[in-house]
Amino acid sequence: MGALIVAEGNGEGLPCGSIAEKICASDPVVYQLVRVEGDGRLVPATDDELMEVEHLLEDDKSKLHLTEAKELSSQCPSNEGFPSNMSDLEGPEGPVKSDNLEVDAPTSDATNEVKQEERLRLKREAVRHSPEYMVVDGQSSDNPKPSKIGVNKVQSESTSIRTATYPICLSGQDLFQSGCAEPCSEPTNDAVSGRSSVSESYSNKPDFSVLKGELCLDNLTIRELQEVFRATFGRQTNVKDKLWLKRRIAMGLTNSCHVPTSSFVIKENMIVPNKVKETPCRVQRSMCRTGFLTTDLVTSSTNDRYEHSSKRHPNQIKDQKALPGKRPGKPLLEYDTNENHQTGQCAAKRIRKPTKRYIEELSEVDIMDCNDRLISPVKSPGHGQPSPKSQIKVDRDIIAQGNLVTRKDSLGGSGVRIPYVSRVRRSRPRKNFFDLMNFVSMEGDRRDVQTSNSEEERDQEHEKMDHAGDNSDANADILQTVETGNKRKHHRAWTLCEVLKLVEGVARFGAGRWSEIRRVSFTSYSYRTSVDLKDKWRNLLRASFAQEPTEKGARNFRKPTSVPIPTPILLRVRELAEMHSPAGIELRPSKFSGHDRKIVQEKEPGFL
DNA sequence: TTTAGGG
DNA sequence: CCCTAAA
Repeated sequence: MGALIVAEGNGEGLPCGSIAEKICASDPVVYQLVRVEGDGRLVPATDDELMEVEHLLEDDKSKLHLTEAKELSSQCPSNEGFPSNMSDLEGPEGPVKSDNLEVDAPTSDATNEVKQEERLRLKREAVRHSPEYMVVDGQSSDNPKPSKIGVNKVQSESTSIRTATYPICLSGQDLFQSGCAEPCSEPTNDAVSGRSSVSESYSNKPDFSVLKGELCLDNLTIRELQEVFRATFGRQTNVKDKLWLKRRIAMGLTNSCHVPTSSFVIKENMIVPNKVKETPCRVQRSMCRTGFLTTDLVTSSTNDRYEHSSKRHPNQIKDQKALPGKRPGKPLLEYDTNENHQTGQCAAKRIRKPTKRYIEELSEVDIMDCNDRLISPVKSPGHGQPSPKSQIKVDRDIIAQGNLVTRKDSLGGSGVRIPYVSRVRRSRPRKNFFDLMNFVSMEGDRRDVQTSNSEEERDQEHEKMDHAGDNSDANADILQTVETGNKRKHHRAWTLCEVLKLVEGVARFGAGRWSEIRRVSFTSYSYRTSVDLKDKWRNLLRASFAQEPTEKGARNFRKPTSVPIPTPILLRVRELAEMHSPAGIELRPSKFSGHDRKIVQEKEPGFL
């Protein structure tokens, strides 16, 4: 039999949704079954052909879908979202669109209107030029007609013609609209057509007829190419790179890696330079189209379904008889017409963006881990931390903990899980930190975070106070009061920064000169009295000595509650302490590193 | 007031 | 941190 074309159309575009999920009854689509004659003409399918086609559907899930669709249709209130675009996308511009989808998806009304007009124009033209061809006319939703076989007159208004060429078709049912890309994944892309959905519904089996005869890939739309690809390789592809598809298909069909870059025709598994230009190709194309609806982007969601059922049947290819001949004159379908006009340019355009393929391929992945992405801003910029490893870890954490994005804190071995957000470093503290620190080893820790936060808080407080006017001391007092009022004595956690200053001060002025130190190093921390400094120093000493034996360890975490003090600091504290102690003088030489010694020596004179 | 030390 | 004694 000749290729069959199912044309379906409706006035207002198709609802979009994932298969059978977003079907709206209000938007019936009429499918017409036509046959492509050898010369390219379209002829209404005969009953026999119809039966044949229906036969194809027999084992199909599509039937299920049909039913579902019908059922669902009644409860699908929201087809408002997509339809208009979809209808606009399909039709003549369908293929083109599909290629440029990302861009075009949300077309403006104006654009849509233009397209509408264009479509109508083409339609009329088509009719005029090839009256005997079948023109499929979509029915507007308010006037749904069951599809019938036969030539429909083109209706002048509002109806859009959709020449969805698909071999399998049922008589006018709205069911075919079923498959649209999942909104989430690629709404716009698939919006390109209800057709695609149709094809998806029915394309459980690749249409191998596509492969028979001469195959001119050049003129195929991406969807067609994808279909051919499927027929060739038995698997679905989302790739939208025409070039890639063509080459792939050509290679597959010819079993050769040598695929000319110029246009060619594949004939009997051989690559033949494409001398025959437009016409034959078009014929081929129409032929191809008969094999499938121009498939829109196949979404991953639907892929699975096809995957298993789409095996290649080599025999079928042979069985098919070639469709020779050409199609004369004007195209029957506006789709074709449009193709004619646009294919060239469009091809260029489409080819121009090969990168899209990668985008697409990526998008597959993206779609898959769409959810993950939602909850893992982790990857994003922020702290350029995670190595691949840690990334994996993160993901695992995510999985393990649901949506909570956490990260096992690497520091202190506490294994505490910390929400990522909390680890976002605020720039200032870090800066200070580094300014004051010579060592980098202790960057980013839990403590650091704590420190940072508290410090920042403080700073903010200061700022507030300052802005509030008056003097900062008074404000500090106020702050204290407030804190006191909180029943929490004047307690201020020592920040790393403060500790550093303290140590530095001690080094400079010697232990005991607290007031000096305070005056010099803690001007900005009015709440720290010399007594505080002394106390803190005492604590530091204690900590440093206590920790000494254990040393080498990254940090002192004897007291998780208090701000842990980086070992290097403790070391230095100890050195200073020894220095100031009578015995310290002796110990010093052996213990000090050059770095420390230098510092020590600096102050030493002053103190001793 | 500042230090030093105990609580 | 607080308190206090001593300087």
